[in-house]
Amino acid sequence: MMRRFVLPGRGTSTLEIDYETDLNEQQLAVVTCGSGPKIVIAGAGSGKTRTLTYRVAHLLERGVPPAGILLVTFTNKAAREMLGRVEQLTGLSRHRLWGGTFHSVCARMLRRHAGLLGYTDSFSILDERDQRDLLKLCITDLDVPVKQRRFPSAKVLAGIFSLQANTRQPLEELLSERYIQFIEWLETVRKISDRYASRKQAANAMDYDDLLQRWLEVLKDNKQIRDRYREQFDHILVDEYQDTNIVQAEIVEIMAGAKKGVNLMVVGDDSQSIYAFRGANYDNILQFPKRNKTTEVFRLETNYRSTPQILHLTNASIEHNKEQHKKVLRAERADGMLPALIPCSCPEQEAEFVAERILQLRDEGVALSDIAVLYRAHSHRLSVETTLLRYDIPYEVRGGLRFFQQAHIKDLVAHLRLVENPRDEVAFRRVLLLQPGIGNVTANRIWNAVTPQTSEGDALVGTFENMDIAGLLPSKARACWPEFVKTIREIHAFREDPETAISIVLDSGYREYVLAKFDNSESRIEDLQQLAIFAGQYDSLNKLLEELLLLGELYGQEVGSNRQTDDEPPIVLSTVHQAKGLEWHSVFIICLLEGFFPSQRSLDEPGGEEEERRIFYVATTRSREELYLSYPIIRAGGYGASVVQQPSRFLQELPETLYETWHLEEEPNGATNPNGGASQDFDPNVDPIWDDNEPLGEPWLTD
DNA sequence: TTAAGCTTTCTTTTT
DNA sequence: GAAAGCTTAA
Repeated sequence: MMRRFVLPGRGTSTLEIDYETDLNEQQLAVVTCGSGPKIVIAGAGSGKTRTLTYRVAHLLERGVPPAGILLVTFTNKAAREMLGRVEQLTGLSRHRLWGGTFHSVCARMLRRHAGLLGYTDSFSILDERDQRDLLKLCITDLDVPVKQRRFPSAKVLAGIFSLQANTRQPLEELLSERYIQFIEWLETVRKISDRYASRKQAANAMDYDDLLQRWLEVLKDNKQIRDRYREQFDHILVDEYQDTNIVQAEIVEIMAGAKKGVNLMVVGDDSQSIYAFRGANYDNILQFPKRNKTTEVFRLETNYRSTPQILHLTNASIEHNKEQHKKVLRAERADGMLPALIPCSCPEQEAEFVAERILQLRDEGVALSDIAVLYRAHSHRLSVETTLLRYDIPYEVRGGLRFFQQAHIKDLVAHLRLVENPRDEVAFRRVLLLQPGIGNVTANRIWNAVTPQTSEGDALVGTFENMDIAGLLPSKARACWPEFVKTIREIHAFREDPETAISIVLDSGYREYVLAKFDNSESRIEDLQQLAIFAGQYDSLNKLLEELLLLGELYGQEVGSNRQTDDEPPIVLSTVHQAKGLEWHSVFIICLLEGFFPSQRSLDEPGGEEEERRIFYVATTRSREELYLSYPIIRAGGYGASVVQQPSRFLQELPETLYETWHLEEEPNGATNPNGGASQDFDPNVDPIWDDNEPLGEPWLTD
């Protein structure tokens, strides 16, 4: 069934990697271990990525063909980094390995076998916005008396369905446990769920959860396909296993296949499991040895990243979690400074501290790009962002509004999706609504007229041309219609040249639409031009679309940065979640307040506090040398008034010896000195302004 | 029927 | 303090 073919000059024997020198004993054991199921419990900063990378190199060296290795990660960032490192280490092009996120790997395989599920290989992938649009249509279909009583919105429904898919909880149980307020709607919700499923099928579209679920379904139902992939993959390696859900765990286990001895290696750290809200189940990591009887367990507990001072604080914090593997990170590095705790009066002062300290660090020779400001939720970053702008410190914001989720990107992409998959109702409606004179009602009419005609493989253009669509249109739209059909035809003609296809959309009047509709239209046009350039790498719309929907962010695109070209590399503003797996010389964690970090919403859920503490753990372990923990005493609570807040419990529960409190003093003249570098005095010897044993009173309202 | 204008609803984290 | 949703005027 399988043929081995070693390319000349690429033979694995040319690799010269000195494993003994590059790795410690524990890491080496993982890298060189034999076959069978393996689990690696790897603490933060213990060289997990390094170990996995070397493991891949070692497998290649031992003659495992590149196509026989499947490397699955949880985020795109991790996938890119890992494949890049393998490439660096072995010289083997990343494209020869099977690697990527669960979603992208499943999508790739699904495309090959889409027919089995009644899909075509150009099925669309729905993001949550598309999902919501489609759900709204389902709600309308069923004439749900939405206004009558509190019925869950499309967004909430999407969340319920997603959680259901990822946890496999029956709907009734899920509703009564987590959404008790909707239990009276059980039957209606179920109907919507069914309706949603059939509309997805009709639209030849899958949402993110379908990619996993339906691929598992294919594997379970088709022995042939199952055997084929079991045969192909000699080794499956999974990173961040603590963040997988049941479906993902089953996918890798079924693909590894019990018969061949399950060459399945999973790597993870239960203390870093921070995706429970999405159905991740860190039981997976605890249960793995039980499900795979011959599992060998490895531990990586030496931390190479952070100073002992940071690790002490980290260990002391995570110790408060009951449900976890007991493990202690051993420090390897030399002593550094104590983590700093900085109480601030308000977010503005906090931001000013961050900015001033960043300037000091820069004077001390720390590169700006080696500094990060982390926060629990994106909204927490605002004061820091404005202050950095004022100080003229270049920064980049990671994530937030995802590049491809912005309206103008979605509009443009919808054109491409429609051409690629004419059954894609969501894209179709989106495009139609952009045409002048076409609103909801007319769009419906056109869709209903066109759908029966657009059978599989049918080019949309043909349908348009053979039908009298114009007869359905109000006079205003009728005038523009031929132009629209022409645009679609042209995009279709350039299916193999996405760059041109995008410029066709832009030239077809979409540029004018953007100029008229958005106030920051120029930067949006620029985005679209960038998108066109990016698209140039691909030779088909299909491939481009898949990348766009699974990529999340476009080549690390910074959204909302003040970075100028050729400037020094900027500091990073990021949520803790997005900072996972990264490290910096200095890390600021801001807004450490009760109700913010930990977030109130999580605290209301079972296990929420421990999950939040793990997020805090992830945040603190990002830092190599200096860690700054700060919070503003007064902060705008949700709506209008300012509220005096309590410092985060994660700070209050720490022994005082593990950090140093910095007391901020305003300069006597009150003037700030944005460009002069170090100017603020910080006196480390001043008493802490709050006491561990004497919590502040109840928050009260001020104006 | 559309589109603008007004009101209402939330604010976690990601593929 | 912003985006989605609803109402009303054109």
